[in-house]
Amino acid sequence: MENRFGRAQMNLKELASKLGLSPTTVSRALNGYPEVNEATRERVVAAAKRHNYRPNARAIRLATGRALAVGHVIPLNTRSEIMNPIFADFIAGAGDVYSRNGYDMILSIVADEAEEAAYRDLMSRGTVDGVIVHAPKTNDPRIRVLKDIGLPFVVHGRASGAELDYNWVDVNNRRAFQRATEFLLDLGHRRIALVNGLEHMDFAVRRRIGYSDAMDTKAVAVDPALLSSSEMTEINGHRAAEHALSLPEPATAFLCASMLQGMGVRRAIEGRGLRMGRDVSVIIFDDDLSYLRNGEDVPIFTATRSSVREAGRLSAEMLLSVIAQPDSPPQHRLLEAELILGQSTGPALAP
Amino acid sequence: MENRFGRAQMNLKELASKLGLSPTTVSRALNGYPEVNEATRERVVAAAKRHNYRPNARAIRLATGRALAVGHVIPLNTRSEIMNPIFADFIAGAGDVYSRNGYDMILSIVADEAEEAAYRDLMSRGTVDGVIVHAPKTNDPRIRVLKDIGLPFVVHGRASGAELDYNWVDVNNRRAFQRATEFLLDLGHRRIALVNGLEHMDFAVRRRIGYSDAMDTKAVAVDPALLSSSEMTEINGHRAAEHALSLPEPATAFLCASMLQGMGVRRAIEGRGLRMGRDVSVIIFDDDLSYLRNGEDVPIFTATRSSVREAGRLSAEMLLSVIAQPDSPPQHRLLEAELILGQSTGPALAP
DNA sequence: TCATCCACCTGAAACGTTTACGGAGGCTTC
DNA sequence: GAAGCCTCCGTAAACGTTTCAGGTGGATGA
Repeated sequence: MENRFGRAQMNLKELASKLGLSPTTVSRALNGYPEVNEATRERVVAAAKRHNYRPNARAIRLATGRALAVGHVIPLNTRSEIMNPIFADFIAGAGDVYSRNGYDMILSIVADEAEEAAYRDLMSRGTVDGVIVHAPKTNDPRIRVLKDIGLPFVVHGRASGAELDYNWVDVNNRRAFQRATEFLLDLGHRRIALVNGLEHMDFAVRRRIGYSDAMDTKAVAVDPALLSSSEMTEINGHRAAEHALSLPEPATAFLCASMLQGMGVRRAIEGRGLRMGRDVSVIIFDDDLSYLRNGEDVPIFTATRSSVREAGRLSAEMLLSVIAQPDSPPQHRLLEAELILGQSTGPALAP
Repeated sequence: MENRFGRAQMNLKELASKLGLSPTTVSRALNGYPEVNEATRERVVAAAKRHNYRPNARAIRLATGRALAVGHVIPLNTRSEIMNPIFADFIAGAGDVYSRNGYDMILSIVADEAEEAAYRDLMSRGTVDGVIVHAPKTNDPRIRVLKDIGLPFVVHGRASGAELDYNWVDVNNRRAFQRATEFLLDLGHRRIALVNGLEHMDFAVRRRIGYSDAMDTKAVAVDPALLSSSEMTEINGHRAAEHALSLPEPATAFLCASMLQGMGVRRAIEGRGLRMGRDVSVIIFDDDLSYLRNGEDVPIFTATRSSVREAGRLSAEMLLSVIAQPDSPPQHRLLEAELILGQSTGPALAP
């Protein structure tokens, strides 16, 4: 094959003939097999470099029967909830691992009703060796599908209610929100509003449970008027806070599922002439996104923090290990979020 | 090949023998070649469906010499400026086009000093048929590299100073900022602060030019104290506004390169007890991101808007057409941003 | 001295498609 | 009735690797 400039792409056979060796030996030399003389190996490696030889990926894939690629299937229609800010950072973490291991990362944007077909396709056409499942819902059907077709996968998050065991990497959302709630309770807050994500998402459910567990333990009644659940946008955060602050017994503290919601809450607080951290406390869940930093040297928001980029890295590593040993028992990795102190929390004011 | 359940993957040869036909005919029938009887074609298609046959992508790629994939190379180290919120939406738009055309989208996360090597690799190993270049800098060296190695590409944005012609899709950033500035000038504003992105990025330069062009035309002097340039984060927006509002002659209007900066500016305004849209005007550039909406029914910020998702779609289409006809002359697509009126602008107050 | 073994290398098949080339049979055309 | 054409299909080579099954020559051991 030639590129448009007529320079022929060097291939195995040609390189071998230049060296006066068989393709077999050259291949083995380059791939580090033992049955080749050290001297000839060096000769081969040098020649490969000199002639700028790169093995053709398409041929390797066909010959080995491996795709050397992993897939990330992104549902499209589900408005924003997945194609969300999280995603870019997760991908960055995972992609780093892939390229370090010679794997390609394939992104499939797919209408969400076609997601199952997409998995089957990726599998049977042999485009990928495994996939990462994003944004699991409670009782997510994709897990069964993937088990059925035998495509290795790792879930970022968990799908409670799934009867099957599977590989996952997740943050301990319940515990994070429990701790954050306890912290606010310790500061004397009782009217704590939860500004949650959409509660058909698994992580949102766990967060609410963590919140109410903490409230229950301290025997503080959960007021449904203080609970909200919506897409994690600035506007929704603002709206939720407007509501919670206008109650007869207004909220004195907020627990937000995302940075963006937290920004909306802050706007509502300041819009009322109050000051965050003094009049009203706020804790957010901070995914440590590269372009949405929680302050610089000193954090603005008190937050439970867990890097989604790191989660991407871990998920990718787990997936590669599953691909290497498909019959190993399911792996789990539960990450603990750290509670970091910012300027957005303070003791509850005497009423 | 068998999957882990022992079900053999159907392949061409087997399907052909089941049908009593040659692989050639079956292949032709499935790929819509004319030299096959309509009746047998139907028979083949039916059998393919019945036996759940999917052609092996690896074999197709090797046989045809095409990768059926396009690459997006994302520089990693450049702190945040690229792995930015824009990215997810752009990818969503592009990926949609790819999957509709049977192409895979490959993401390469690569340390930015290794980017050139990454392109060479993608090319010579045959993993992709073309690439999209993201976030061009002024006089971006990548363009020369890609021309050299003969890999089809489309740039999202432009790299001024490049002496070569190349394919690009870009927003008319200069014009958008010129119009926005004119609009503020028409409202009577004279102290207009520009909260720009990092000015080694091409788009940021163009935006500044648009801004100063408008100022010059109206013979309003550009005060360097009102210009700032930094990563497009909320915090930087806040900082820039704090500064511009604390000048002896404070800014009465802001022009922000991004939504996040705009949010920071708003926070600074409201933090001073002023009201956005009445006391201080703000215009942002709105990339129409799916998770960072500018209000819902009625926009919050007055903005110059251009959907980055749409840009992704157009870039992808252009790239596929370039791949199909590599020797066609370079294509350009300049998108005009629309100026939409929100609640963040109003007439300048009498001093 | 001869069988055995080891280190190193080769030939050829395989992976699952596409596609250049060819060929058989029926139909037109004169 | 033969030449030519068209329709439909098959054979086999290609794509560029990996890898199985050997093979050669020299060293080793009895």
